[in-house]
Amino acid sequence: MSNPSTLNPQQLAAVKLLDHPLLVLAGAGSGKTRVITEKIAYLIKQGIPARHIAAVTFTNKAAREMKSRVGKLVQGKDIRGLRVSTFHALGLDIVRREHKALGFKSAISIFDEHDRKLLLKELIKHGPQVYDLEKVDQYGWQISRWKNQFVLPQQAIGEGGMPDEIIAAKVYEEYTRQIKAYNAVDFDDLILQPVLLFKEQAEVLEKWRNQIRYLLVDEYQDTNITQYQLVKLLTGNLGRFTVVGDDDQSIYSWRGAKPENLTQLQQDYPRLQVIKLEQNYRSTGRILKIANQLIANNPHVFEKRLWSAFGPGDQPRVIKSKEEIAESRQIASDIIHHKFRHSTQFSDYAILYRGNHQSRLFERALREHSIPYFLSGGASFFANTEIKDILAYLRLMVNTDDDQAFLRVVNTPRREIGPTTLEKLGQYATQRHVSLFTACFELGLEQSLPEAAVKKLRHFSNWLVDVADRAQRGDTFAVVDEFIEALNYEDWLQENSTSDAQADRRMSNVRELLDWLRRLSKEEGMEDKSLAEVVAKIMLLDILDRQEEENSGDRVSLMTLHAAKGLEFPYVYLVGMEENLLPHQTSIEENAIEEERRLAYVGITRAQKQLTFSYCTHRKKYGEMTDCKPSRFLDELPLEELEWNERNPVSEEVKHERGKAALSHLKNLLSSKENV
DNA sequence: CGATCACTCCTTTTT
DNA sequence: GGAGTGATCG
Repeated sequence: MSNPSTLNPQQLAAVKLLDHPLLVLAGAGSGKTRVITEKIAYLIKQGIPARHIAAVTFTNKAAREMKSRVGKLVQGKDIRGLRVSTFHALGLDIVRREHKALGFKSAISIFDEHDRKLLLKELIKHGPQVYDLEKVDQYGWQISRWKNQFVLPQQAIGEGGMPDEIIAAKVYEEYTRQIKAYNAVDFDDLILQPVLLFKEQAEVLEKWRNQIRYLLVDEYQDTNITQYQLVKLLTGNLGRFTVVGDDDQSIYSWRGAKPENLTQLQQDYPRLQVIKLEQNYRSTGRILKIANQLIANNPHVFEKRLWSAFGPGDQPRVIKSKEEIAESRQIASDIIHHKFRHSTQFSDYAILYRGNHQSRLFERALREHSIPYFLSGGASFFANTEIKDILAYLRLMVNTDDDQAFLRVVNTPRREIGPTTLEKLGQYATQRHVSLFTACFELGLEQSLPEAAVKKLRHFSNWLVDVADRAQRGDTFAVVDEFIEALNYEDWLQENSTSDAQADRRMSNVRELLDWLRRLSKEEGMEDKSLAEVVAKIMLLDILDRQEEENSGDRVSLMTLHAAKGLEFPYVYLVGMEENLLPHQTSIEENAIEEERRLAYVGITRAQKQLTFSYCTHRKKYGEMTDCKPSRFLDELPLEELEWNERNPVSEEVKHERGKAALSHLKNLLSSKENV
């Protein structure tokens, strides 16, 4: 199926170049992932053991996709030990393996955004200084930024700046101390800690350099400074790496990504070779022309001209609607209509939007039309309270010092341990410099708390010790099942859900989580993983993976522009093309239009055969109806290349066609149900 | 002491 | 049209 001889000359050169550091500038749809997978296969054929090769990407989805492609490519060869993962998963692996060198105990918890926020609030409330509670998000965001830019607390404090920044720097310092006391790391630490370690301990670095002898990085334009440090440290002066990226698809600068890392490479590695991939294998001519013209409005460091060998194809369309409900309905009926006329699959269509909240209306419209869809991203599976509860229990079993997890579950289900008790427990624990869990056992606690409260706390922590103990010795997952049973968690859900249906859904989420844990622990043919490893790993995954597995059906895709990067669809709807939406209002205010333009560019270049824009003249915002203007990006496109649907009254002929399409859709639905 | 209700502030994108 | 917070009731 895949055969290196079908690579074009540039792709082939990129695959075969091994003795130079290499930057591949790959335009949208130019086969960059293919270059990486072919190169991994090539490296293995050259006799480099798979365990010495690592490829990193930014999303779990991309990593999984890449791994499976490599698997197919090198069938029969030994690819054990080949690392294909996200940056964060690689970082986690390093942190876990080197936890001693980093000064962690063996079971490390990973804090997500929510945990981080809780910890920050705690610090701000009870810290030595009085800070503004309203600004937790701002502090958290700033701390994350510093970590991504490889700025340590001392440096942040030293740099001074705005009053808020100085406070944030102090919070940063306390936060760093505190999270360590919890034996936990946050997402940013997964990159930062390895870099710190490698800079400080040469032997450890040497070990990892010896382990990872060839590094490939996909979506290199999305790397931040800390990630680049990691790449540099791992590959050393030899620069045995291939990085692939496209500055026009840099859409994560808000997360600290530095597309300048592309140019920085040239300075840091004088021997760097640069190969450009400019032939697009995805889209028809008109779509590409639009994309090129739009992105030409951005400044460029590397000039690049995408071209396609395909014909011009259909005219891209623009659909205008009165308000957002009409927009979603028009698109739903357009999909049915189009599918009927062209005998396509639902999975050939994608609806792309700027913000997650935009999905709601489209979901509703698609449901109304009985169109199956699949929603990518959005609220994470792990944002569900029931999932957070169970995970907190698991985290606590693995690491009893995880105060965040302790606080979450100590009174869930109800154990009559209220805020006042916890408040006092917290004060006591802080004083003694121990975790909440440890504090429960200390004798001095009786002085601070009424006897009844202490009794309840001890009862809980003793139970926890018992469960954790059994889990460690016996069949871990049987114990997990057992303890959920013992919690009466199902009853608790019933009581705390608004409906039976919701309670059922939540319980099935819990079961799914457990199934998933079990599968993860057996995965990859390796030795059975410990609960600790599985829990750590699960914190890095998200709903994308879960749905990916389930997404075998024929469904329309619904996702944000960010989530769409790296994917392609025959028919793409780019919706909500309005000022203040795309470009987003905050980006307009912050003068960050270029990134928004790249976002639109990413959306356009997802389309293979047909592209449809849509916008509304009115839209509800925070509940208020507001007027909308079409996006400036539409004005930047070659008008004559677009077909404008100004909502002409629908002709009889079209009505007839539509009726036929809807009928046929219904018939299909019915017959497919019969088959089931 | 804990649960419920009303009030407020937002809502960009994600590992 | 949501979630998180704070004040009031049981």
